[in-house]
Amino acid sequence: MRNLLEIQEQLLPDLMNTLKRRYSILHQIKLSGMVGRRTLASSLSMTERVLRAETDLLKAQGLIEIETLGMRISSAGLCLVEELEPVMNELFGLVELEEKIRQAYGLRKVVIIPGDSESSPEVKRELGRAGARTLLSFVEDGDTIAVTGGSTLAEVAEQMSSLPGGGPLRSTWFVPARGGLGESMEIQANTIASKMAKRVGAEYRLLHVPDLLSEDAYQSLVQDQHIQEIVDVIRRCRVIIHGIGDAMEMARRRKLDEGSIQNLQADGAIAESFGYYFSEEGEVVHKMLTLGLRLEDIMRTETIIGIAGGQGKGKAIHAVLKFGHEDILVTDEAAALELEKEIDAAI
Amino acid sequence: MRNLLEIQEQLLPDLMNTLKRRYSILHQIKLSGMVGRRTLASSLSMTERVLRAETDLLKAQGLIEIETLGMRISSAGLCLVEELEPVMNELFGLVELEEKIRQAYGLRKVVIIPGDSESSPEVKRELGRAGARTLLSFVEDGDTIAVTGGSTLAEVAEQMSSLPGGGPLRSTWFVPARGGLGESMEIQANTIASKMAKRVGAEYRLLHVPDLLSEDAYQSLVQDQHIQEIVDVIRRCRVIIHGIGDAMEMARRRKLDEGSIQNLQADGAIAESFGYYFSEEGEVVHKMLTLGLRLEDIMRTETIIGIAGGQGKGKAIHAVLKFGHEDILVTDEAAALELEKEIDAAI
DNA sequence: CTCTATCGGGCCGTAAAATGTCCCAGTTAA
DNA sequence: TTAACTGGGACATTTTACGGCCCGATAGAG
Repeated sequence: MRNLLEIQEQLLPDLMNTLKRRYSILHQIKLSGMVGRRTLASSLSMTERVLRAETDLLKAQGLIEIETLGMRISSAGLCLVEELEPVMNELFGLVELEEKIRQAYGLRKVVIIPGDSESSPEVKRELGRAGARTLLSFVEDGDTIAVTGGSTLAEVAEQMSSLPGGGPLRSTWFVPARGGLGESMEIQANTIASKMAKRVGAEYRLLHVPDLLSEDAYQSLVQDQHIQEIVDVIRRCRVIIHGIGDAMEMARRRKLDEGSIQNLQADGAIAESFGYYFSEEGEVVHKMLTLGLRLEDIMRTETIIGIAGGQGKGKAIHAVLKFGHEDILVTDEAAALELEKEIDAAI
Repeated sequence: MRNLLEIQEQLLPDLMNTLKRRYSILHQIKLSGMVGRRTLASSLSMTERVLRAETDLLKAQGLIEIETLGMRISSAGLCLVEELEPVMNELFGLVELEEKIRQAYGLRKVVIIPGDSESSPEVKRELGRAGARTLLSFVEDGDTIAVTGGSTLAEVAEQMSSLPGGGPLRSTWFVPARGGLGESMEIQANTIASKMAKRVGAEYRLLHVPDLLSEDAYQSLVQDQHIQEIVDVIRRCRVIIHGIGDAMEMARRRKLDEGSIQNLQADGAIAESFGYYFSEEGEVVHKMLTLGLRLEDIMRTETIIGIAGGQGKGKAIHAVLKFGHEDILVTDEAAALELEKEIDAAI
């Protein structure tokens, strides 16, 4: 059975926030010994009135004692804080880890969900939900959103049914970031883009490019007017959401020949994302021959959301983050812990 | 460490209510299969609009699926209900037991707090809190409230600091139900009445009657005008809150002589309350010689709140409830389970 | 086919709660 | 004494919750 708190959080989405808030207050009162409302409010950076509502409740629950010279934790409150301490450390652990990773790679936001999506389908689903929520929180109507393929992105699309993102996004466009890359149908960028669009009532356009293009075919496709049109749309996207893969695994999945794989390995390719292969240091060491977003488009895109989870993805995520153009990272605990190792090793 | 649930009930009492509500909804949807909003609202006796807010949230959480022909629980929702079932039974368990006891003895309200107040001081404190909360919820300004002695009532008084019972009760009177009964100072009715009054900003009057009155002394006290005055006030009380004791224990505590104790035992005295001794069938088999509430006063009092806890009190509580003039019972889980045995045995 | 009952969802005015921001009387320490 | 605190009361304003109604869609009965 999963953690009771995680189960409850499905029914009470703001349970964690409230729990955290009240615990922090109680904890702070414990540390301060005897403290007044205003002092406490400023040290917790809350407004006086909000704090007051909470302390009234804590008092009604008998967890604190309020006297004329301030508030003090009661024995019941002390007992509760001590019992809750390990639980809260575990919970806040991820929050702190989020902040650590955010700082280390200079990201705008990091979201970590508990668990390992590699070993548990439920966690993978949660990762998808978190990705969907995050994506929608950054999208405004009228945006163009480029998405890549991959099983994680497929899960994001799956979980995207009318989350609390407000009204329908009627003039929003979902497009694949790059052409077809030899994935199975369900996890192709095209499929995912169209699914996402349908889920939130948005529009979509597809880019059908055969896999394993010859140079000649590529050149002629580039000239094609219809293709140019959609590629232009893709390049003007405001948001990118993309998965992150292990380089070798992706190469094998795309059925590259043995020679190319050895080349990649020689070049130190660790990670793959939007058709580019990255080295441990975040340098692009190889790229797929297909249409869509180019590096310069990626660099100037306003919001880039990377999403990947599982312990084995740690190094790959690190490599892509080193590339330095990510804004948001959505991952799971297992991968985040690997990232933490990389960060600590770099010091 | 205590159960996480108990901790949450202390820190998040409001959220636990919504947890129960949402669980009930989800559970009902599960049972109903495919059900419409209005149908569901009436079967849960909620207004349509409130239910809607909840189902919107459940949908956003992916726990139910909403289609044109109704709502259905999703696989995630089903999974959650199953995982939460034992937890919720624990939460709801006492509610059902409350109702069972309420019906069995024809009471107006039953409050059961988890645990055994006999073996845990924390539970005893909680029992006091519950008693205080219950008492205040039935009191209106202007009432006269008669209280008895006993350690449980002392705890009620202790926990009565300005609970959310609204404004101060300036014209409310707290009085002892009967004269001093040979208890130690802290748990005497007089002490408790005055403490309660001070806690909620009410008035109080005391009744000082020495223990172990001789018949002569009793007769002269009855004639005393000051005493008559306060006794009149006591007899006009609108609310009584009283503890319930084991007959033999009380007799010993009051230092009755061996003969009286054997008499009590011969008469089948099981319980004691407001100076009266009750048999298993709820008949009064003996009474203390002191002033204050008489049986006829008790019978016409509007609201009588009995409070007692601990496994050993089960039979005593049963006896007093059989007496048939209780309205409210506040007890703990251990005593309630004993009561349940009595109820089941009576069938 | 039509009719009817029921579905989810949109909408709106009001009631209630949450919140920010004061002030006040009391207490303590200097 | 003063100055700096305290908790609690009060109030205007914003935000949210709520009740109640209507609407088009849809499925099943006839």
